[in-house]
Amino acid sequence: MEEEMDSRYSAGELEPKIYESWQKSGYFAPEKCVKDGVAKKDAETFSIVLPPPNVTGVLHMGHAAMLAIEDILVRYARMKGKRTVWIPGTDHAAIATQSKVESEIYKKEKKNRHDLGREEFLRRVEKFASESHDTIVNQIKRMGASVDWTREAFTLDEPRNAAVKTAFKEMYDAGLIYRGNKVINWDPKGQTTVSDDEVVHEERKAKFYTFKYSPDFPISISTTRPETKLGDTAVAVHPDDVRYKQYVGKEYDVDFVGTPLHIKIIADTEVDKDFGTGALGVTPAHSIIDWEMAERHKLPLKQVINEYAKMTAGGPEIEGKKTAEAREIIAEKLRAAGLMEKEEEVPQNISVAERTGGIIEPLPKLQWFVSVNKKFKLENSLPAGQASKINGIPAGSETTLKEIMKKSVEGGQIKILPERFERIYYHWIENLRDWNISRQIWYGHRIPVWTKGEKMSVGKKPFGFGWVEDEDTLDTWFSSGLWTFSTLGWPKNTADLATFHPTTVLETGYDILFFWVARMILMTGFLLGDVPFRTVYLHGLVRDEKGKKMSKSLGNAIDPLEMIDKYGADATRLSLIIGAAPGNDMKLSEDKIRGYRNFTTKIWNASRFVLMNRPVGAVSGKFDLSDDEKKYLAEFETAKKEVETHIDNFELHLAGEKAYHYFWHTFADVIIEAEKNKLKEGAPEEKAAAYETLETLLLGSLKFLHPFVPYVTEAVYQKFRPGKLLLVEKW
RNA sequence: GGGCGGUUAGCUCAGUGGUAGAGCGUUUCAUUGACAUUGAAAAGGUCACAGGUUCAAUCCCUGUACCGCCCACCA
Repeated sequence: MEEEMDSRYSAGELEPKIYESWQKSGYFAPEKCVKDGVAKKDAETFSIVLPPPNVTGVLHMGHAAMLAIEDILVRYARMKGKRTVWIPGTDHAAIATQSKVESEIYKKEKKNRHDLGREEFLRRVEKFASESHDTIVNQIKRMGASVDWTREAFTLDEPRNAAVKTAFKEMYDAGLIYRGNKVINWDPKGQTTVSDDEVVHEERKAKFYTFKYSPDFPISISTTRPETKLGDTAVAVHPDDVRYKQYVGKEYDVDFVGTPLHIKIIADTEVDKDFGTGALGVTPAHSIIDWEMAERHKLPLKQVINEYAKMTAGGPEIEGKKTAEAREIIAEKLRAAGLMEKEEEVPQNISVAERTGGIIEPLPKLQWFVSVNKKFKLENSLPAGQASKINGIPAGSETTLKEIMKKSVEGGQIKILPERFERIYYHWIENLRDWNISRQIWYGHRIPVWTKGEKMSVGKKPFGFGWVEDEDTLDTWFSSGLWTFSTLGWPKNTADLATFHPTTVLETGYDILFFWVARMILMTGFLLGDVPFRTVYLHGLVRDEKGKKMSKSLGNAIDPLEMIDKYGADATRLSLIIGAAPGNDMKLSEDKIRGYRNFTTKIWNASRFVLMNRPVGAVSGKFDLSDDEKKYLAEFETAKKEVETHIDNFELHLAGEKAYHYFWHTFADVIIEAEKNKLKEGAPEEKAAAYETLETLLLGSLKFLHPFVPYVTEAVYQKFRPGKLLLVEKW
């Protein structure tokens, strides 16, 4: 006897039970699928890593969209009989997590991390990260994500640390990681360096001052930051600029508001003749561009600002003052001395640290870098006997990390969807500078370098006393870059690595194309001589009804858990899929989710109707299908084929819509209605034929709907096929 | 400054070289029926604008306008 079905589908009650039954079945893991014949031993593989959510809090709608998309791909692959694995994990997100905990501690206890000390502070961060991790895992489950929990990883756990150390050593040995004193992006608020990609620009109004250093200096310069001029060692002009040609090569000793400066006039093509006075005061210590110019011209470097964005030069009136205050003082002195020629209000882009909001202060610092332009032989870093598998980088040839990133996509081994992002990706590579990978924060992988006097050991702490570990930690993206293979056991030569790498798809938001996707390609190319994945599928950002980015602080964020509680995970998933073309931002409203909740009810009730008309006992005798019924079955095949093609093409929005439309407006509205009378008043053979048709169409539809709305389809399926799981039924 | 995307029904968005599609909303009708979280029907669009290619353009090309995003050292 079948169980009764209520007229309402109660997602809240059933979903957690269904998830548990899936998990208990073990079918999220490929081994179990092979063991039970769901997938053949030598079946094609489908592997995907979950972009690990940061352990900084809770999941938002962007995560929900990501989980929905990936779960559709994964469930589809599994039902198709592929050996399917989806690896979950979380990201320690070094700076993001540390700054979050720091600000919480400061709010509550008015203490900073130095008050607590490294050990105690890390204990606190780890506690926070672990709580956050549990919340996230729970949310991933609520979404119905069929990830293989037996393979869960954390970017900061032991196996991943081993991978990081190995990767670092390989790159160091290849000469790609070096330590250098360069001008970098310093975040005075977070007290750490950040990479170019972690700097965002905010437009603000600024004063643009034009003045001379001193009355006896021949050239006027312009700047928005007069206080940095205390660190000037040159003035640069364009070589073709007739106004200044006569001065090039000359050197001047000037008195700049009480501070002596030695200024050389240099010619450099980087200077724009038409901007400002056409002459640029060169501050090698406090501008990355000026620093590069200083390198070219062998100019001395003079630091006048410290790590707290306070002045270290300029005499007693200025020293120790914040840069903004110093700016005012100097401007006033210039006015008083009659040297100020012009002051204008201009819009200016200032650089801000993405995570902390601190205003970036370029400073010269000794840091670790990854060289993206240095040539090396790929084979030297690969395991013995292995050669480059990257198209366009022949075995044994010299290459660079930039080239690896470029060729991996150019050679067609990685397809980026939507395609337009390929060009954006190339453009980013062209402009890439060496990657600053050391951070002065405490939470993260420690730089695996130990020193003892002049001696240095990389990758491993040597035996013996007196070795000092590098104080810094690694950029979080260094470990994320290893994610597709560090999760599969690398640097060990595991079966997982051999079976599932390169992964099939990498699905993530287009906003981390550079941060993450590019770095994975870099790391994988260098360490494995291969690509990390075949297809990159980029989804858009989830925005609110007005198109604004959802954020907690704006109060416009829709909480996925709240929506799941209210309308069910299936409805939430569908609302994030349909109408969301790849790479395009989408607007989400509660109304939309509610609409799809109605669809889950429709599935439930249509199934209930079919079940209610199930013949009692076995159908005896033969029956033929009517012409209409044959037509329905043929139409179904077409619809199914369309859904399939759309999924194969990563057009999930179209696949979802097709499935939705077929079920509601063809199966329920047309076919059920047409068969109703037969079921009620037809002859026994007609009844049997009608039921048979409906059940076939229903169960078939449940299959192609399953990846999109896994819970309700599973719930219904088990009414018809008790003891079976739709999760692993043949597509 | 460079690049990219968008402009399609009241709203949110798909889509296609050959009489324009969905969801929501609106209007009318139906209904003790699997489902009111319903069904049937209807209204509603010179597919931003201007040129061009074509037998045929909403779709391809060029340009313009507005909106949005990304990148960039204009000090």
